[in-house]
Amino acid sequence: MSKSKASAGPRYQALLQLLRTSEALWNSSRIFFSKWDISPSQFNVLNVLVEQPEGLTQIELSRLLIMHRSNVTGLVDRLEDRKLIQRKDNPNDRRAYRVVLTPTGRKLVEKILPAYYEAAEQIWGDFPVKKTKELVEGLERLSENVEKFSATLGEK
Amino acid sequence: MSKSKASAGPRYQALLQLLRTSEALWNSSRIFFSKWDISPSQFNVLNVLVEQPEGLTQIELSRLLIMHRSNVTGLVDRLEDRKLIQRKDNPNDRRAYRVVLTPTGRKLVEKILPAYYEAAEQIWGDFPVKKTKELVEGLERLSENVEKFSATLGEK
DNA sequence: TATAATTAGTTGACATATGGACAATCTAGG
DNA sequence: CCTAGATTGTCCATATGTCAACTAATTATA
Repeated sequence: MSKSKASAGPRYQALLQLLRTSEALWNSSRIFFSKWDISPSQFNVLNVLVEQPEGLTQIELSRLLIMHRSNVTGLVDRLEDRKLIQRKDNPNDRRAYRVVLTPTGRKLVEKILPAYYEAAEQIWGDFPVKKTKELVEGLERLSENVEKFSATLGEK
Repeated sequence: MSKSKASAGPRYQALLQLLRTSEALWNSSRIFFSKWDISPSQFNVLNVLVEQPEGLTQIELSRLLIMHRSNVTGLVDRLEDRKLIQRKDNPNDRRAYRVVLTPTGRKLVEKILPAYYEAAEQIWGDFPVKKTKELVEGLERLSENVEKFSATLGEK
């Protein structure tokens, strides 16, 4: 049994700071990607597909991007409308498509990626690499804890 | 001029980890708040109002919650439908409402808050407080950098 | 004081996100 | 082989979020 005082302590504040920082980063990325007229979510789809010459099914996309499969439908629809990706029929499993980049889509990602990496460097600025590593370790550890906590919420 | 190699380095990975951790936390909070049948965004509205006996205008809410004023309209609509908050007319400025908690709304936040603080403690677990502070400092510094970077994107 | 600029809130169009229900298809067990 | 269960993708309802255009009201200024 915990003896928590149940007050707004530094650990609560830390979680809020994490959410704020992440939101600022996401908003910044929205402005960044708007130069190429795509959204961060759309970029993420293209970015995971670029390493997959065989493509991915929508379920695989939904797992990699951590979103519901029903959301992938619309995302893929809009990217297909813009000819950046293509749904290919899969003879092995007629339920599932294989979603692949079009040549246009591949060119777009490969144009954006260097700017993206460069932006990441700029954002960290003079932040020491050692500090960055510590931060990542902290975030990874926290991530695990959050997953464990979610699991305890799930069980009734 | 930077001499960046423009490759997927540790600093790019660090930003991705930040976004992943934050998303996990947000999703976890969605499950957490569903016990009281509200969303994280709705809770945030109630949570900022709890310290404001005079209430806040919707513009003030949008600034505190870092969202567009048009989004506040719907959020406030739904919370008002559920009688958790109330729009009060403001004689000093007939354009703006003062959004205040109802007694019901106040009771709800005050019931949730202790559980929320307790959850924050649980999520950190045995994470040393010193490490938490370092992490927060890193996040604050990063936040500033992101804002600066956004500003450079904004200027054409 | 008349009017120009700004501010607060709503609305509509759209993108992103979840969850439930559904049809088509695949897979396993009897 | 055949049916029961699982999987894949879509569609609907709904919530959250942006942005642009609009009205009403306030403030600043010529």
